[in-house]
Amino acid sequence: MIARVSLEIALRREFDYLIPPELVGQVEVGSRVQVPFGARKIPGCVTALAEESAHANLKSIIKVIGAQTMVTPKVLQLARWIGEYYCCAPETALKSVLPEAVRQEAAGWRERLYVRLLPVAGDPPKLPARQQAVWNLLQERRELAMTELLALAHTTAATVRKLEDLGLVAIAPQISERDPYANETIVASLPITLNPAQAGALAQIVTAMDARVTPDVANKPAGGAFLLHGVTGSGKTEIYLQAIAHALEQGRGAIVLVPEIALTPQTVERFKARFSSGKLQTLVAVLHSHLSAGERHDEWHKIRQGRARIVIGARSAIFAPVEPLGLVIVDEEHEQTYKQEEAPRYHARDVAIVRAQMENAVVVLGSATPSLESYYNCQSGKYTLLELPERVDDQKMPHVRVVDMRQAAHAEKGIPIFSPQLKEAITQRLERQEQTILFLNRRGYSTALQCPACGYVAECPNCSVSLTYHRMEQKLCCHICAHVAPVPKICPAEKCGNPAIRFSGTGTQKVEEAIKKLFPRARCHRMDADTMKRKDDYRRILGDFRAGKIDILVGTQMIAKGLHFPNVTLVGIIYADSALHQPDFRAGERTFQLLTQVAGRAGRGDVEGEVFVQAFTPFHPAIQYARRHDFQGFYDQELEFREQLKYPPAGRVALLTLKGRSEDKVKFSADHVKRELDKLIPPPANASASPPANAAGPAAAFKDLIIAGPAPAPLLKAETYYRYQIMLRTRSMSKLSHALAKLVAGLTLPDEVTMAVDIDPVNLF
DNA sequence: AGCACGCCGACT
DNA sequence: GTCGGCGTGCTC
Repeated sequence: MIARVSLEIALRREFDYLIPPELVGQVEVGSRVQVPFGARKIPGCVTALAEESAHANLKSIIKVIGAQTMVTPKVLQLARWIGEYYCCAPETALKSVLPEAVRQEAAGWRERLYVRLLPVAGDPPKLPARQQAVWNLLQERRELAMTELLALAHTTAATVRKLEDLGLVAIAPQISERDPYANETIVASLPITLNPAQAGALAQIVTAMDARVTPDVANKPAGGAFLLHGVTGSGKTEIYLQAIAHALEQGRGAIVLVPEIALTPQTVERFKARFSSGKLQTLVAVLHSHLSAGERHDEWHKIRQGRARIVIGARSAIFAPVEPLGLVIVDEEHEQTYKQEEAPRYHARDVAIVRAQMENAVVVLGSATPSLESYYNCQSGKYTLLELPERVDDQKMPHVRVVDMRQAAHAEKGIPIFSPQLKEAITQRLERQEQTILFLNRRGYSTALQCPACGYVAECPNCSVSLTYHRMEQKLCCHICAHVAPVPKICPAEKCGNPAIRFSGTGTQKVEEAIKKLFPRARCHRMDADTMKRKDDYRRILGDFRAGKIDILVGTQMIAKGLHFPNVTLVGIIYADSALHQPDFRAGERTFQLLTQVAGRAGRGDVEGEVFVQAFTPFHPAIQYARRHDFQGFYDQELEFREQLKYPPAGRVALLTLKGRSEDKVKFSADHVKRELDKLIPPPANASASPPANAAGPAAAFKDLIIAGPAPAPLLKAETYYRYQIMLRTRSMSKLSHALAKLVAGLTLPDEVTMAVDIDPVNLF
């Protein structure tokens, strides 16, 4: 028997090995193995079994890694698709399918001593009080970890050893699973009655699931993908829970993807609570980056062994070995965190669609502000749109007021942080003892340090950005590479030395300071990456806020999502258009989403919420449609713009980024790549009089390919590397992916220049 | 990815 | 005459 093995080095090809007699039966498709490769020993994954090989003199597999097949055939198929579509080596795709903690196997299982009650013949024995207490506890619980038993019985190991000597208990090491949520108390919950809109949406999802319960590979029904569009508080989670329950009833499992930041204990708790008891009882495994290697190992094996049929996790949880898979949920599907920013550069939402298609499962994408891509897919009939137009609690949408900051700036002869209107609104909330959230997507004190005399600006030596001044730490920091520099007392420019250096631009630290000056008695807290250094900071501050110990919460991105506090009646967005004028075709979409999400934080109690949006371009459509809570309106006008320029969803984008320490070499390489790409485009029509140079050329040509660049990346230099980009636009991405794979394979770049291919990029920097 | 083989310049 | 530069090719 021969095994075809994909090695963990990006060679883009597989190798055949003999299965030695002692490993026959252990080596299957999906097994991880160690094989000799030249003089080295390398881990790999078996992708196929065969009777014979085109190669003579095969070497033998050294050993099998791990007790179980790690990569299920379904996941293997998915990895292959990722390699092809995202234009990366299949080995790179395969590698990312298993968590590091599972691949390394270093974490392994944790063993602990367990005490188990042994059966006694006849009457219960008479025991000293201490021993009796231990015995009673064990009667109740049958089996307990030694450490827990000692804590409960307030005794020492000697007492338990006495019982062991008497033959009443057995003490033995046993595998003990690490539970990352052991400290949470789970209170079982029951399904909630749905309102008509929710019930209608669920019914459609359930119908689609029923149509897919038997795997009819030859005749897959269409329409297994849904976009659940519902405003904040419209009850999407309850639909997820009931749809998952239906999957369990069908004997299938579910994967729930959430953006990393949403993986708070409360979210996890809600899923665990529903499935912790009853006839659909199952374990809920959790996968995200804040788990220890050991926890991740245990959670993954719970899934692999089929004990956990529900997985909730970030991006990479889409590869969880749930089998059979009935349902995939992608909550907040518009979130950027679903895109992996290193190879393989996959988008978990799109992978979810493909995986579900492969395994006859149903996908539900949920969002209050769907991505243009997903909404477009509904209009074209690829997905089914499910609308939840109302909040379940009958709450009104908050009242959004847009404040023209140009007027405020004119009145104050400078750029103020607070308009008079927002100042007044905050004063009111403080008087009424209601809470306020102030949002600014920029941390630090000021965005730049500038000399008014000579124009000098403190810049990062490694990146093409100015350094941000952090007042607390008295440091200048680069937000790209984390470079730290001291704050100069005088202008460091030669022949200047001006002592009056000025700080310009506003960050969250300055907002917090301004609040403390304006409202000295208000209790104000700041929440951004700088104040969230410790693991429980997030929980603590939100706990204090919920408890009413904080009046005003100032923060970045991280306060925009998912949190709901009934006493928050005011949300202030300090500079709504700060992200609007960036060189990114999605700038408007992001701003619309952010404003809508932040605005959703206001007014969830019995008092109507109020939102102040401060902007220098108050009539920008992203701001105006967000003000009116008009997603459809925003979508229509934004789509028109995207169609004109053939940007997604009207076209597909691939971004090539060349990167290296020498700007000249990078630029030169980019020009070279561009010339290679030009060969993909058919020659102009008037050249068709001459016969085609070769048959392959015009046949492989793209009629609709648009090549833009090479151009310096918006951030020319980042972390000491210069970057140049080429943007490609086409209607058929799979065709372009293939062409790019070929190009990459035949391309030779100079030393110290690398090229990254990003299919469907989300980040253009 | 790593490592060997291989064919041309400056040195013990 | 050798030591070493890194270009090309191979690893089941």
